[in-house]
Amino acid sequence: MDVAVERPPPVKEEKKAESMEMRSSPPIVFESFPSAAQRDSATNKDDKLKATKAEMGEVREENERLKTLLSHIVRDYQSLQMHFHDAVKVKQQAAAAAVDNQLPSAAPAEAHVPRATAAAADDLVSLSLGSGGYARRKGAAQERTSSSSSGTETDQDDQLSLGLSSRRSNDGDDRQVSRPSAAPLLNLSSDSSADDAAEPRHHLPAAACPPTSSKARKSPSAGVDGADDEVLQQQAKKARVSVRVKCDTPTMNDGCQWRKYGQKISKGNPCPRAYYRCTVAPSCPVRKQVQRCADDMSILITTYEGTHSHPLPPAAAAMASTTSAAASMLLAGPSSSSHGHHLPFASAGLLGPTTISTIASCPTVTLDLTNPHSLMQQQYTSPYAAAAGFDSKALPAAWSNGYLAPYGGALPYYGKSSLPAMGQHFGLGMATTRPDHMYGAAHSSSYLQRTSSGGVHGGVTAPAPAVTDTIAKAITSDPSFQSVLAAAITSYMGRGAGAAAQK
DNA sequence: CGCTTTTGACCTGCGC
DNA sequence: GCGCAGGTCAAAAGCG
Repeated sequence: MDVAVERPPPVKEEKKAESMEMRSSPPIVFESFPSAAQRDSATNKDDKLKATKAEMGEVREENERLKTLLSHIVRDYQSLQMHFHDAVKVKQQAAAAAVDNQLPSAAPAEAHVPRATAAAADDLVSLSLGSGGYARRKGAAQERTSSSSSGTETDQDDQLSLGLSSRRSNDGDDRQVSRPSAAPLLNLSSDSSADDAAEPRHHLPAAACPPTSSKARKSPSAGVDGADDEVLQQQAKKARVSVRVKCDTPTMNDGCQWRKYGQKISKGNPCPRAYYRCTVAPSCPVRKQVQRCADDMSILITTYEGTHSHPLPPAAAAMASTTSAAASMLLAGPSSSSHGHHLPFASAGLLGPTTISTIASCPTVTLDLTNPHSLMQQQYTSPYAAAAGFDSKALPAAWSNGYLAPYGGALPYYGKSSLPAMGQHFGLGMATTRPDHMYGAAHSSSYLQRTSSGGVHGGVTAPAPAVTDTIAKAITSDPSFQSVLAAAITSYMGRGAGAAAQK
C-alpha cells in the first residue's frame, strides 16, 4: 500500500543515522579536544534540539499523511465492500439462473468450477475484508443442517475464514465464525502451522496430522479411536490440492523441504510422476506429486496431500493452508453437499480457472495458474501482468521462499500484527477496482512477485496507471499479502470443492 | 558421513 | 481371481 511504498524507510534510516551521528560525535570531540568541545557544547545542544524538533516535525507530517491515507483506505474499503456485495449478488443471481442448465451430473473430472458449481449460489462463502464485519457466510448454517459430522466442520469453517482487518481482537477464542469482524480472521492454516506442534489436533480433519503412509495404514489401530482415525486418515489421504503452473524447473519451490521417495511413469503421460515427502518433520504426513502436463510440458502439476504436523516455515504457511483446506473439505463435504456445493468465488468468476476433480472418488482441487490473465483482461489491463509475463518459474510466488521470510512467524502471525497492513492493502487496492479483480490481483501479484523471489530477480519496476500501480505497489510491497491471498483462494476452493465433489 | 536421489520390487485398490 | 495402474518401500548410488 501507499503507506509502505511511499514511505522511504531508507531515507528515514539515514536521518536517524545522521542524528545519531550528531549525538555521538560530541563525546569523541570532547575527548580529543576538550577545550573545543567545551566551546561547542552549547551549539551542539542547540543542534540536537533543532534536529529533534525537525525530526518531530517530520514525524508529525508523516503522521498526518498516514491519517489521510487511513481515511482514504477506510473509504475505499467501504466502497469495496459495497461493490463486492453487489457483485456477489449479481453473480449469484446469474448462477442461479444457470442451475437447471448446468447440473453437475457426471461432471467430468477437471471440470471447471465455474461450470460445475455455478448451479448453486446459496452457499456463499464471503470474503470478509477488513474491519467491516461483513457477513462471512450466508449458507453456513444451512450446510450444517444436514451435517452429522463432528464439530470439526465448524472448525473448518473457522479455518477457512478470511478476514483482512485492521482491527484487533484480544479475544483468544478460536471460534471466528461467530465474529466475522474480528481481526484475526485470516486463519487459513491455523491447523497446519505454528499451533500444530503445540497440541494434537483432534478437532481437525483427518488431515490434521494423519499418517498417510502405508505403514500407518497397515499398523493396527490401537485403542477405541483406531477406527475413527483410520477413516479420517483415509479421508485425509484423499484430500488433494493440485496446482498447475508454468514452471521450467523440475519442481516448484513452495517453501517446504521435500524428499523424493519415488517416481513412476503414469499411464497417458510420458513424463514421470515424482513423489515427494515433507522432511521438515520426520513424521509429517504431507506428500506431493509432481508431474509435467502431457499436453504442455511447460506446465508443472503439483498435487499436495495431507496437512503438515509441524510448525511451518513462514514461506510454507500459505501452502499449508491449501492442503489443510483440501483435507478439511473431506470432512465438511459429505455432510454438507448432498445437494451440491459451490465455490462462490469460482462461480462468480472470481477464481477463474479453478477446477475440481473427483477422479476415483478423490476430490482434488486444482488451481490453474497457467492462464491467470483471463480475468484481468476482462477487468482491466495490468501492465504488471504483462511485464511479469505470467510465465514459467512463476510458481505461486506466495509459496516461494523469501516472500514471507521477513515475517518471523507462521501463519497465525497474519492474524495479528501484519493484518492491518494487509487490510490496508486490500482496502486500497480493491476499492479502486471491482471485487472481481481479486483473482486477477492475486495472480498478478503471484506472478509479479516471482520476480523478486529467491533473490534472483529484482522487484517490479514497470510503470503503471494509477489503479494498477496502486494495486501492484500494495501487493509487491507486502509479501505476505499475496501469499495469504493465494492461500485464501485455494482454501476457499478447497472448501467448495470438498462439497462439490460430493455431488 | 549424512542426506538425497534413483530405481526395481512390492503393496494396494479397482475394474473386469 | 486376475491384471493393471498408482503408490510406496528400501537398497544402492550419488553428492556435498
